[in-house]
Amino acid sequence: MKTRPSAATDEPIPPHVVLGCAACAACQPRLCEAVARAAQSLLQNVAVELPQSVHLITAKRVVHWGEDLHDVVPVICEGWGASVTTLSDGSRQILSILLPGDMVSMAFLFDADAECTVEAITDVRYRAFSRNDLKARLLADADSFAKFLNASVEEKGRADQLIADLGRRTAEERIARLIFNLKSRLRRRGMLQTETLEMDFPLRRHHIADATGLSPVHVSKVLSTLRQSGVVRIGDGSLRVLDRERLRHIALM
Amino acid sequence: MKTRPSAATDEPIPPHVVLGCAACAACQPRLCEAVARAAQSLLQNVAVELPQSVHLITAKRVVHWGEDLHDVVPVICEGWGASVTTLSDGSRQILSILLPGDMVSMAFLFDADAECTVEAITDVRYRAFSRNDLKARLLADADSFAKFLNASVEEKGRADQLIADLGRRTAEERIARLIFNLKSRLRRRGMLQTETLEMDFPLRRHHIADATGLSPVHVSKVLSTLRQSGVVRIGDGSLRVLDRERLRHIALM
DNA sequence: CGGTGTCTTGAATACCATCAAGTCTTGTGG
DNA sequence: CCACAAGACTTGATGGTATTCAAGACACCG
Repeated sequence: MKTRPSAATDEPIPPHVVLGCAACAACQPRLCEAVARAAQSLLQNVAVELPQSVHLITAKRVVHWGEDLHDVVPVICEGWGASVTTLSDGSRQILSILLPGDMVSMAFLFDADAECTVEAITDVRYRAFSRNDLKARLLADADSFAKFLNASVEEKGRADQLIADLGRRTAEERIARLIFNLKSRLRRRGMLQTETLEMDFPLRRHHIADATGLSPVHVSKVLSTLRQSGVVRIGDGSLRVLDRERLRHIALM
Repeated sequence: MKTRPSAATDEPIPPHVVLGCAACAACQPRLCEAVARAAQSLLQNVAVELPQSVHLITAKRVVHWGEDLHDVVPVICEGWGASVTTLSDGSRQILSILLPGDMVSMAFLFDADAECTVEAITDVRYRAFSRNDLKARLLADADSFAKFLNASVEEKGRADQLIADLGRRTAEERIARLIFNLKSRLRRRGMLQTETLEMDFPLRRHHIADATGLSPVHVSKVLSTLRQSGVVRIGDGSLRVLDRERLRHIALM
């Protein structure tokens, strides 16, 4: 299931094309659905779905939120993204891989001046909520609010995990953990073939390198050993876990 | 200004000893004060200060929050702490240095099952709010709520910075940045002597190592070069920045 | 006074980065 | 259809950064 770059770049999608997030099968945390429900109970209006707020980013494109776009809270509907920081020397660090259903960053909800740059790994469809709108709705619906706060805590938890990984673990461990974590997150979203343990895997070597704090060449070497020892099969935009126990053992999980 | 281990260990302090956080000069973010104000306007009762909720942890002691203590939100009143994760192989990673005025972790506010282990670097005095109590008060006072959310966003921001540091920067850069960041945070709290650029610095070599993902011996070597090149003077529980510009240059800030 | 804990410094080693050459694929234009 | 260029990946050689091991200095304390 390959995603090809399309011609459109970050344009609003016509309302009739949008399905609404209640129909978004990939949206496991169902943040959009929660907001839709909140709007419903608040306004007694089922039709409020903010369809004009869905946007596309084509693969490899980088979007910087902040300044102009600072009153918007983006939630990924489809595709893979990466929250990235670029250092002064030009090297990059991926803070988080963004999967369907993820809020790009909790900071947008709480902080009007939040900044964040995201790279689209595949084509990405995302929903941009108006910040003030969303806040008002969440404050009116404690249940939806709790969902967003949980997502926030989870985001921080994964950040803390990554800190421990980068600070104290070897290259093989970091990469195995990245794969293992992505597998878990995709499974929760129903995006993992549970019998074959196969999943979409659009990450290039340099993405893995930027996510694990390694060089692309070393990532390549580590993946070679993982492949040769029969732990995973990786290629063609998909990844298959062949030896689940061994992977878990290497990932220390 | 050295902090010496006292005999008491994590015991409630008698109410008459407690000053209340409005008097806590170090509390720059004034979270406690915000809560006190919220309680005041909510209950029309100036005396509500929860004095029985202030506790002491003696230096080097480790406290694990979770399970039994899971309905409590701790805020540091005095002393330095460290939020720590211990890996399966026994190595440690410091996620965050906790200074007076810091909430130990935002997760406690939002997630009833949050876990977190904290090591007291010096003797630490902290205030333990009842979670449900605090939440009720914050929901009633939007202003205080905003303060806590800001603290949450800042906490996440520092975590992201640390990820980039551990993933992509050299030992010297990491240590210089740690010092620089601590200096900034202490300055905001009025805990930095602004003329001499001197500050309390109770971190041992192994604390710096655990915070930067390095080994204690290498920390020692890097600090030697920083000392010999006249950037900082460090010892006796305090640190003095001798060459502010050079430090900032090394820290890339 | 020996014991313990912290720090320092040097030497040997491990891990990973960088450099470089080569393969394979993909896309482009002749 | 083929030649060519560009990009992604692989693999080996070399070197740098940080770890580990080890020994010694120093302060503190019972």
